[in-house]
This record gives sequence, structure tokens and C-alpha cells, in this order.
Amino acid sequence: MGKIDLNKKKKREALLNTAFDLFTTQGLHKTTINNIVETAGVAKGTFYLYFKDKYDIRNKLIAHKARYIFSIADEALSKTDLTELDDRIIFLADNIIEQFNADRSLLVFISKNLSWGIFKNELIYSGDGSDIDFYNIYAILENSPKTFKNPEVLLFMIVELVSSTCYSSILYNEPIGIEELKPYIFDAIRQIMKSQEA
Amino acid sequence: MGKIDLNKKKKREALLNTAFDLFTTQGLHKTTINNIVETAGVAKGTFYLYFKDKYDIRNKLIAHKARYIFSIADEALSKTDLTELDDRIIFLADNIIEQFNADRSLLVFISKNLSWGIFKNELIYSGDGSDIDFYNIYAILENSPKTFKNPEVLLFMIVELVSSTCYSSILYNEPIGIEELKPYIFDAIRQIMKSQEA
Amino acid sequence: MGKIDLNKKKKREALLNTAFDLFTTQGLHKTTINNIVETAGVAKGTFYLYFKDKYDIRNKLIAHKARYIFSIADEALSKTDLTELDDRIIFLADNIIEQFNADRSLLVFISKNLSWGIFKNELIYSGDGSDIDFYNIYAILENSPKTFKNPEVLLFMIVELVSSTCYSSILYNEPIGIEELKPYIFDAIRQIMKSQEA
Amino acid sequence: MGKIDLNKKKKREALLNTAFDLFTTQGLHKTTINNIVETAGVAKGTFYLYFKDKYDIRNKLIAHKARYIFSIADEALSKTDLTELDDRIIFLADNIIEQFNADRSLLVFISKNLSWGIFKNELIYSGDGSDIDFYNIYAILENSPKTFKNPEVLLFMIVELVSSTCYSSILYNEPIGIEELKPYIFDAIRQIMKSQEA
DNA sequence: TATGAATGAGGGTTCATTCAT
DNA sequence: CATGAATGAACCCTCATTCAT
Repeated sequence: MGKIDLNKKKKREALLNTAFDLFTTQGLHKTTINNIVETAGVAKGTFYLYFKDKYDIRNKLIAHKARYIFSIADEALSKTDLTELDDRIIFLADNIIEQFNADRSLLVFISKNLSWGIFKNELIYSGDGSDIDFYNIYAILENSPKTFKNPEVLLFMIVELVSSTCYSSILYNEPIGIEELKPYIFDAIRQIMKSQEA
Repeated sequence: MGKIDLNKKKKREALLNTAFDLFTTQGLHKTTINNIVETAGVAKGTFYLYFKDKYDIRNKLIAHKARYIFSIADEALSKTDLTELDDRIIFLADNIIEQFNADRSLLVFISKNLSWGIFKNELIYSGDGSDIDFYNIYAILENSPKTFKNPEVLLFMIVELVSSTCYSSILYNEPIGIEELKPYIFDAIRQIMKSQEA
Repeated sequence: MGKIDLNKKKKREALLNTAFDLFTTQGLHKTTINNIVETAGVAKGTFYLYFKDKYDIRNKLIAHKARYIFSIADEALSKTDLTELDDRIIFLADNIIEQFNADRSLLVFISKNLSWGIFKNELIYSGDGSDIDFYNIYAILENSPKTFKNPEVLLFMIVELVSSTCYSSILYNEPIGIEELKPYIFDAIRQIMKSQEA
Repeated sequence: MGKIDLNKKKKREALLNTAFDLFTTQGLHKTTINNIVETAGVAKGTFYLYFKDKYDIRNKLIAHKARYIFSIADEALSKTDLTELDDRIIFLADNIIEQFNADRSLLVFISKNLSWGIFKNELIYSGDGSDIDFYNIYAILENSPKTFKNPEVLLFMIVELVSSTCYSSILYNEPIGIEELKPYIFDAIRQIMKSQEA
């Protein structure tokens, strides 16, 4: 990669990082292209060399950040010797909850923008290739000795339950704080999994 | 109520209805005050007689619409002879899901804007008095012969599970359509309730 | 004067007093008809029964306030036994300066709005009749044993010197505070008068 | 200076000139940004590249114009062989009065906006460096063989006397025209100076 | 590639004025 | 006389986008 290409990548990443910071601190709507380029230290026109508009850069950020979160959780899981399926799923949930708890701006950004569609397409079947194979997470369910009526629905319900309850609990302590809520969530996950065993 | 007051109420409602239509079809951000007043057929200044700004009218709409949805479900429930708690909860969930299924714009609007905080304050403990007493829904849990570790958390988890899974399923048929998804949701609700019995 | 007429006068005066308060605290431009009628406690339409617009009420206030200031000074002068002309003029100047010093909002309002033209027409030759005869002040010069080349110019120069130096000194202490400045002003007045003796 | 920089300067000056014309013919309040940009022939947004708002451009104009007036007078003075201090001061006063007389819009603009504070900071101690050194005017008093009790107060009183009497006389011929008034003003200046000799 | 001056449509908001009650 | 809901023109200002350099 030549010097020019390196410079290009640096510019692109400066824009991505800056945009993420601004989106999470000020919100998508209040963040202007001006804000982004000024903070990133590039010229206004340069933005348009890399991204179509504000929404383009946002979409690229979502996939990037979500993939990163799962890779962290997945890596941590691989360092455990958990074998039971529900233990493994709950380990992942817990890890991700903690990531969100540690970085609330990340939680806001992901929650407001990540749909199941994006999740499935961008993460699970991701053809990105650059990072970990996220099919793993999905594979956990399929390669288990237990079988489920509909693994995708199961995963979907778990993801939705965790992410939506997290949001209110971590950000507003409503109805209770996340540490207190966790046992309920994990219990619920176990029950949902049991109910879907084939 | 005099002629003038009637006229005022009509104007206010024209603005509310128009705003709701536009918010749900074009989104909050893309809807302008101009759009609203033009469509509602009033002068721009009139908007500011009734609402502080776009966010004020949105907040008033959320409470209004959410209250309405629950009142419909509650009324339907009262016409059944269901006695078992889980049956009653699932009846409510089903009814609300069907309302969303019948009016997707409502689903979008409510999902994007209703937080648990608003839900609790505006609906359950609503001092509005104009409509049904929403404490009912909450009361269902407390007046039941069964008791739960933490009724509020239980309700919270059910609401979050239903609303977040609905969204993807009804709007995008992801991961599966709502009719197919329902049994899974209802099963999950039963399991979650069972796990929280004290 | 009937009850209705009394009520009318009360409304009019409420508007005048309120307008003065608002003009002096917020400025002419920032004060709206809305502000005035709300604070005065009358309906919006009522304003237009008494005044043409914001500028009409301002003009009526200027004359009213200026006349009042001079009447206070004049009355105080009549209670002294000063006989020398320059002493009498300086007494008036001092008295008016002190009134301004005690009520800076009055100073701002008068300074920004009172022109020599208004001063002459509204005050000196005032046909108002309701208050003191302001011709007095002018008459002081003419009835004096000393005579001046041009009494009106003399008065004009004194008024302009006093009012313009006051403004900066009282409001901003620039270039020096009013107490320190006074001897210079009074000295200057004496010199100007001497130079114009015929 | 490149082509772009030249263009920028031209735009900025077009805006300044246009704003001055409009402020002096229509008043600050009645002049809108729209007026300015339309007349100047630039886009609305361009205005905001150079100035924060209407008041920003006004402030920049005041300093600019006032400095210019004094520079003209100062230059004219340097071409005379006047040595007596009061003659020099009166020469400056006369020159400035004539400038105002020749351009009444300038008089209105300056009178309504120039305070002693601005005068002192922006003109006398101006660190601008671009124009003449205005400390000169101030220095005239200090370097004179005569000494004064308080040179700043002396200058202040002269400036205020001249500017406030000018305003009424030039614009409204009240109480008399400027040519007729001048001898009185100059006489007054001489008297005031004499009274302040230490 | 990279720049940033220039654009101008369109945003939210204000407020003097009217007129039916 | 008094009201105040309604009006709508006009305000200031923002900001995504372009394009000559």
C-alpha cells in the first residue's frame, strides 16, 4: 500500500471515527457534515469523496461497530470452557451487556440503528471477510446436541429481549438497574430456550 | 362549550391528526411545520398557538395514541371470560399485536417513541382521567392469586419482548411473519411468567 | 367622569406604564405588543383602541416623561433663593442629572428618544396645559437682567452638553464618574454662558 | 494575494458598503440581511461566512468609518501651520463638522452608534495599525505647552458637545443652521478649554 | 486527490394586525 | 368597548452540496 493509499485510508478513518463520536454525543440529526469535517480536520469536499452523505457514513458505522462488539464477546467465550448451550448464550449476552454498560454511547448508537435485518445480513452472513466469522454465533445453536424448533427465531427473540430491556435499564435505570435486572433476563433466556427445544 | 371553544378544539385536533399522518409516513425529521400547517389547512402561526414546537406535538401524540391502544385492548379483555392470569396477559398482547398489524404506521410511531419511562408515567399512573384507568393493566398482575417476584420487571420484560419482536416481524417479516411468530412469543411469555412466580 | 371613563383611563395608563417599563428594561425593539398587553393585563385588541402602534405609545411616553423631569427640577428650583442666572441654570442641570443618576432606565429612554425638536415643541411651547408651564425654563433666560446673543442657542448647547456627557458618565463611568465629572460640566456651562453674554 | 483572496476581499467589501448604505438610508432595524445580500449581489449564506449577524457588521462599520473621518481631519490638520492648541482643536472640529455636513448619512450612522467607549478603545488606542495613528489627536493635548486638569475629560466634553449639537443642527436646522451655529460652538470650545487649564 | 468559498432553498419562529364574537 | 383566536408575511439562520482552483 503506497503512501497515498495510506493517507487515503487515514482520512477515511478520521471521518468514520469523528462521525461516530459526534453521532453518539450529539445525535445523528444535530451532527452536520461541517461538524464532521472540521473535527476530522479535512476539507468539506473531501467528505464527498468517501461517503455519499450523512446516512451513508452512518450505515457503514453500524455494521462496523456491531461486528466489533460480537467479535469481543465471541473471543471472550472461546477462552472459557463452557459447554452447555444455555450457559454459552448467556455468557455472550452478559458480555455484550457489559460492553454496552461500559460505553453507553455505543448502546444508544447501536440500539437506535441496528435492525434484525441488518444484524442478519451484515453480521451473520457477512461477506466482509475482514473480521471474525460471525456465522459462529449462529452456528453455536445448530451445532449443539440439543435441537430447536426454529433456531433463527430463538436467536431473534433472545437478541430482541436483551437489547430492548438493556436500553431502558442501562440508560435510565428503568424499571431497575442493569445489575439487578440481569438475573431476570438470564432466567427469561433459559425459559425461552427450554420452551423452544424440539 | 361555546362556538369558539369548539372551533379551537377542531383546530387542535386537525393539527394533531395531520402531524400523526405526516410523522408516520415521512418520519419526524422530514416532517416540517410547513407540511403540517399546509395539510391541516391552518396558518403557520396557528400551530404555535397550540404547540411549542414539533417535539411538543409529538410528545402529546405519543401519550394520546398509546393510551388509545391500551384502552382498546383493555376493553376487549373485559368482554372475555378469561380468568387465568397468563391467558389474560396473552390476550392483551395478541390484541395489541393485531392493532399494530392492522396499522403499521401506528407501530412505527409508537415503537420509535415510546420508552418505558413514558409508558409508566403517562399510561399506567396516568392522571389524565379522561380515559380508562390504566392502572388496570398493572393491577391485573397484583390482584392475581399468583404472586411474582417483581411485577413491574415482569411487565417490563413482556412489553419489551412483544414490542421489539413485533417491529421486525410485522414490518419486515424478519425473521418470520407475525402469524408464525406469535406462538413463539406467547410461549415465551408463559415461560417468563412461570420463571418469575414467587 | 363616569365609571366607564375611569375604567378607560385606567386601561390607558396601565398600557403606558407597562410600555415604559418594558421599553426601558428590554428596549423598544425587543418589546412586543404582546408583552405590553399581557403585562398590562388587557386584551391585544384593546391596545389598538388607544394607540396606533408601538411608536405611537413611545412618542406619547417621551413627552410625558420629559415634562415630568423638568417639572420636578423646576419645583425644586422655586424652593431655593438662588438669584444669579448661572446658579439657577446649574441648579436645574444638577437636579436633572441627579434624577437621571437615580433612574438610569429613564436616562436611557430619554436620551435615545428626545431630540431638540421634541424638546422645544413638546416641552417649552407645550400646549398640554395639564402640568407646569415649561415656558418657565425658557423664560428664566429672557427675564434675566443679563441678555444673551441668542438665548435659544445657549439653552440648546447647555442641554446638549449636559445630556450627552451625562449618558456616558452615568451609564459607563466613561471617561469618569458623574460626581467627578460634574464640576467640569458646571464650569463649562458658566464659560459658555459668559461667552454668549451680549 | 491570490485570485481567491482578492475575490473574498471584494465580497466582504461589497457587503460592508451595501450594509452601510442600507443602515444609513433605512436604519439598522429596518435593514434586513435579505436586503443586504440582494443589493450586494451575493447569496444569503455568503453573508454568514463573513459576519456573525447584523450587529457584527454594524460594529465593524462603526470603527471603520469613524477611523476614516478622523484620518481625513488629521491629514488636513497636518497640512496647516496652525500652532496654537485651541486653533488646532477647532480646526479638527470644523473639518469633521464639514464632513458630516457633506454626508448626512454618515452623521446619522456615527451619532447613533459611536459611544465614548468605542471612540476611546477603537480610535484613540487603536491597535489596528492599518491607518493613521489616532493617538495623535490625544497627543495633541498632552504635548502642548499648556497643560490641562484632565485632558481626557476635556476631549470628551468637546467631542460630546460638537457631535450632539451637530446632529440637530445639520439634520433639522434646529435651533439654527450649522453655519450659524459654528461660531457659538467654537466659542464654547475655547471657553471650555480655558476653564480647564491647570 | 483535495480544497473551501459560494450557494440558496428551506428550516423554525415571531408578531403586528384584524375581526367575529 | 373589549376580546383573543387567527392570520401570514417576513424574519434570521443553517447546511448539504457543488465546482473552480
